[in-house]
Amino acid sequence: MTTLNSHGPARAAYVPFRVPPVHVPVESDWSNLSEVVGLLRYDGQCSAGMDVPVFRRRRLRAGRSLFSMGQEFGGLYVVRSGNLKTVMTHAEGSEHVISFSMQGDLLGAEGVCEHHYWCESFALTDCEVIRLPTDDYFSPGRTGDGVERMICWAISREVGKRQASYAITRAAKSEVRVARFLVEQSERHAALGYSPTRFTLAMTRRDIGGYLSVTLETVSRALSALQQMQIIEVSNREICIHSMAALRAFEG
Amino acid sequence: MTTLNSHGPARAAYVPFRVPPVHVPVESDWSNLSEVVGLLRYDGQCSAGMDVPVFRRRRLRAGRSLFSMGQEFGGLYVVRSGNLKTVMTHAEGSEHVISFSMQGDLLGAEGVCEHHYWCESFALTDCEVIRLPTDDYFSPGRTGDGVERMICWAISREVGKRQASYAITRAAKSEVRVARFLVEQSERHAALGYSPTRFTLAMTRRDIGGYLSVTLETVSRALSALQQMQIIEVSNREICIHSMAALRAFEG
DNA sequence: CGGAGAATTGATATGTCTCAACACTTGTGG
DNA sequence: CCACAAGTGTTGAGACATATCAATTCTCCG
Repeated sequence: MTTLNSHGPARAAYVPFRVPPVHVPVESDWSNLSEVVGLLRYDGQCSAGMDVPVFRRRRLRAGRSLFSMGQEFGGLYVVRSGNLKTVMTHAEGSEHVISFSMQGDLLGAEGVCEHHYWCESFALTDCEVIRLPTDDYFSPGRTGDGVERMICWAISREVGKRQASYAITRAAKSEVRVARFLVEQSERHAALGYSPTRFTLAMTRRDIGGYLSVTLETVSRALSALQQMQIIEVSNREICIHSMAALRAFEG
Repeated sequence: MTTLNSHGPARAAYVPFRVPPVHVPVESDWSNLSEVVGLLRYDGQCSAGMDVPVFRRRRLRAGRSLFSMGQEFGGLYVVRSGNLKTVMTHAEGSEHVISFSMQGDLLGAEGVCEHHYWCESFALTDCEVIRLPTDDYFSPGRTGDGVERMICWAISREVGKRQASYAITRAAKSEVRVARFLVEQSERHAALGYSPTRFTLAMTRRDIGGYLSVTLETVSRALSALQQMQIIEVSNREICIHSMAALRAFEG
């Protein structure tokens, strides 16, 4: 697999490979705990300071990276708006797409343990993220107000998501993988209140291929095949699901 | 892929599929915090009650399951001894092996968020695990003594491990996957103080195949090929790595 | 010893990758 | 404004790897 030279969206200015992360936010604003709880859809309780704006926001232009592989851990991030992809780049130059993130998703979960980020997150569209400074919340002597648990909960959710994407990624046939990928995207759009049957993909065929471990040509062929079967309709990044039942049941 | 009918080791009594988890430990003993810190190799601080035996141990016979898919979450487990495999079973009956666990590994990390276990863990050999009751440690009002952070750290480590196994699982060619699997096993044995070049696999070819997303025949052929190349020597579950450098560098 | 699963190996079928050509979109600069 | 460059996406043909089916041997345990 050849190295990607662009992580930006199709319709934005070309951004050269491996843009250094922006450390100082261009525009800075603050979020409070209740916004974070809402974004994460946390089902537990936090008892203190729900309205105090203590979480720094960071804006990211399409194509920019939020953090890079090996960079020192500087807290978790919750996506407030926009789309991102997280990739691991190998020595040979091949790239594995670990996840696609949208509103409410957590980024950097492996860093709490490793003290470094293990992968690189790129903005696919202009984004806004909220930083959760884990060190502040796990300091000894601090009285538990539920935030530690929420952070732990969010990281645990990340484990579950990885597991779910395992199943998608490793399905036998490529058309099945693509079908499951579309179901996943549909569900995520639905969870945010958008149409589950009509949406625009934020990523390229190559990115999808990197996520599903197939080539971009195979992704394209699979989409065409699903369209041929009248299950979906595709036009570039625009997806329309004609039969969700058929898409879910699709097993090749 | 056909459903596995045995999750036990080759050399143990045959155990029928889907043994109900043992809820009441046959023999019960208790572990203290310093043992858990040591097993996890936690690099942080815990300030209180290091020697108080508050963590219940559970013994598991080979072939038994620790928890099953969908079962209500009842805490995390740290492996004290033995080997386990964690699988996700799909409706069609296919199985994906999520991970192989040994001493110091964490099990059930996705349950903190989901309130249910999402996969099933089987003992490959007789095992002993230690239960971490997360609810007790994240209760509101509790003063932070570092244990919450350790739990969060351990779950975060799990995210990192999943990511690492991603890379192994998704390498292009099957021989490369098997080579990386062997490197992974070698490193884990080394981390526990055993020989990195001579060890016994706890799992069957079918399990390895389920982990790497290839058939058991392909695993067998890949092992034979690596032996042919003088990189390793194989005899059933016995592995001897002749050239670790060649195994690491192997790219097909 | 017998039975059952584990492991190896071979022949063939099938699916995906690779290489290649081409159409389309978007942003840029003459 | 249009042509151009660069990236995106589609489709085809052939090479290659893995799955599948099948036969055989090995190992362990009762």
